[in-house]
Amino acid sequence: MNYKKLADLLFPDVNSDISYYENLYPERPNKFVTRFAPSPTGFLHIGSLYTAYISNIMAKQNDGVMILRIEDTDSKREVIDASNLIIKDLNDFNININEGINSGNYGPYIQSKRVNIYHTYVKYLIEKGLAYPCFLTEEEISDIRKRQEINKERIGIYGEYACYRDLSFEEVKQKLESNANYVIRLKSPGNFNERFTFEDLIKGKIEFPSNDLDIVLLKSDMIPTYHLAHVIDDHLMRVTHVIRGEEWLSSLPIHYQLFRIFNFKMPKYAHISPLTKKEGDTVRKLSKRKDKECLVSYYEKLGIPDEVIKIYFNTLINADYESWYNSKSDNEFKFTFKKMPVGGSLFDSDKLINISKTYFSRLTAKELLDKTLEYYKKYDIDFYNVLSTDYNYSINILNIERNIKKPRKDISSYSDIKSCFWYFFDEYFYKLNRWNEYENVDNNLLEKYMEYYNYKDDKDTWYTRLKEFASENGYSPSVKEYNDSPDNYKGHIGDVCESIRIALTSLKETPDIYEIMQVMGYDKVIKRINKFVNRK
RNA sequence: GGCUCGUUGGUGAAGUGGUUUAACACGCCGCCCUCUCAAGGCGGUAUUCAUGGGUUCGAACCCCAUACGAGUCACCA
Repeated sequence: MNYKKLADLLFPDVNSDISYYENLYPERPNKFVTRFAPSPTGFLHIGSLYTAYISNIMAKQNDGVMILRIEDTDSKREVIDASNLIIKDLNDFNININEGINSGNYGPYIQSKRVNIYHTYVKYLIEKGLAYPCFLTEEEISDIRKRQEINKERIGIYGEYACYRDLSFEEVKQKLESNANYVIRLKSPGNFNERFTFEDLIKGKIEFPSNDLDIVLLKSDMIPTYHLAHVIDDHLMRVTHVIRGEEWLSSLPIHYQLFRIFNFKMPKYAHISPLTKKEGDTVRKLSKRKDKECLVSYYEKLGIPDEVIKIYFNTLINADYESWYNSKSDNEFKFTFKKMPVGGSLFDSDKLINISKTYFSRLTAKELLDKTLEYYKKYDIDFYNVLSTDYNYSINILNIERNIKKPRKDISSYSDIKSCFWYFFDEYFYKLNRWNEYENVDNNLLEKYMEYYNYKDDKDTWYTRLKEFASENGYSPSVKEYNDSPDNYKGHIGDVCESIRIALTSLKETPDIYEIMQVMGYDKVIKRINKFVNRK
C-alpha cells in the first residue's frame, strides 16, 4: 500500500508539512503554560469556572501563561456569541487570560480556524500508515455496538471491527468517487493487554491498558474530534500543564498514544475531581439542566459576591486554605496539586453561606455600601434610590455593631441588606410594618418613655437610665430578679426594650436597640413611637 | 458489562505504619454572656476510619477479596 498516494488523494490541498508548524510555534521559555478550553455552548457552568479558576491560580502562582482556547468543533451545539459570554464570565471572576482570541503568538486560538493545521498532521499520520478513511455508516456502527453488547465484548472499533483499516488505494478511490461518507480514524498500534503507568499531578500513579481503539480523528465534515485537537493544540501551543475535568481521565490512554505516535513531549496532567451535589441519598455531578446553582449568574442574582465563591473554591481546592484564611496570615497561601481532592467535592451551600457571612463581616461599612448599591442598582432600583438618598445615613446603618472586635455576622448576601435594614427607611417602614401583630405592648409605658428618652445619653448612661425607668413603671430592671418573683412586676427590662423595639422597627429581633436609635435620630424615634401609640 | 478512581462523624475534610483515646471547619444540641437576634465563650456530638481476611510487635494508613458510590465507554466536549 502506498500511503503517500493515499494521503495525497485524501488531502490534495495540504501542501505544508508538520515541520512548518513545529518551527512556527517554538518552545517557550516559560516553565508553566496552561489553558482553559471551553466549548461555546452557552453560559459558563460552575464546574468549568472551577477548573478555569484552578488553572488561573496555578498559572499566577508559577509565573505562568494562561491561554484561552475556544473549542468550537461541534457545529451542532454551538451557541452564537457564546465565546463572548464566556469571556465576560471569566472577566467578572477576575480570571486573567494572557493569550487567546485577541493576543498571543501561538494562535489561532479558535479551533475552527485551525483546520489546516489538523489536516496537515492527519495527512502526516496517513503517510505513516497510522490513520485511514473509514466508511462505516452510523447504522453499521450501532449494529456493531449491539453485537458487542450481546457478546459481552468491549465496545468500540478495534481489531476485527476495524474493517476499513486495510483497504487498497483503488478501493478507497472507488469509494470516494461514489461519494461515500467517511471519517478518518486512527490505526491504533496499541494492545489492550499491555499496560502503562501514568502520573497524574493530583491522583498520583494510575495504571491503564493501552488504547487499541481506532478512534475518530476527523469527523465526516473533516473537523477534528476533541482527542486530536487536544493533542495537536496543546503541543503546538507548548502547553506544559493540562488542567481539566476528571471526565477526561478515561480517555487518557488515547491521548497518551497520540502523543507517542506524533513523538510529542507529553504535558503534565491534573485531573480535577468534579463538584457534586447530594440529592436524597445519591451524589452526582452538578448538572446544568437540573441545578440552578450551577449557573454563575444564580449567585450574582442572589447577591453572593464572586469573592465569596472564590474563597469557597479555595477551601475546596486545598482544605488547609480555610485555617490560613481564618488566621488572617500575611503570608501568601501556596496551593499545590498534591493537596487537591481525589474524590468528588460536595458543594455545600451551608458552608458557602457561612463563608459569605465572615466575608461580609470583614468589610468596612463604606466598602459594603458601595458594593450593595451596585447590586441594587441592577436588581432593585427602588431600594437603590432609597439607600442612596442619604449616603451617610446608610453608612451609619451598616456600621451598627460593625466596628468592633467581633462584628455581627447576619449578612450573607447583598439581598440580606434589604431584609435586615428596610425598617430604617420611612418609605418601607410605614408601608410594610407589622405593628398590629403585637397587641399587648404597653402603650402607656411608651408614652412616658417619649418624655424620658434623652438622645444625648451614651450607651451606658442610656441603659442605666432605662433600668431606672423600668423600675419607676413597675418593671424589674433585671431579668433574674423578675424570674425570682414574677408576681411583683408587670414585666422586666427585656419587655421594656421589646416595646421600644417593636414601635421603632415592628420587629422582635434586631441589632442593638440603642444603636438603632442613635442612627435614626431623635425626631424619627419620637415620631415612630408617637405613631405607634396612636395606631388604630 | 469493560476500564479508571474513590469510600474517615449529620457535612466538608486532616491524617500515608507507633506523639490519633482521629486535627480543623460547617451544622446540630446544651450551658454561659445578654434587652431580642446575630456574634462570642465553654462543653457535647466517630470507643474508631465501608465490610471481611492477610502482613506486622503495632494498621485509618501496606496487600487481597467483597460491597457500595462516582466518572467514562459518540462522527459531544
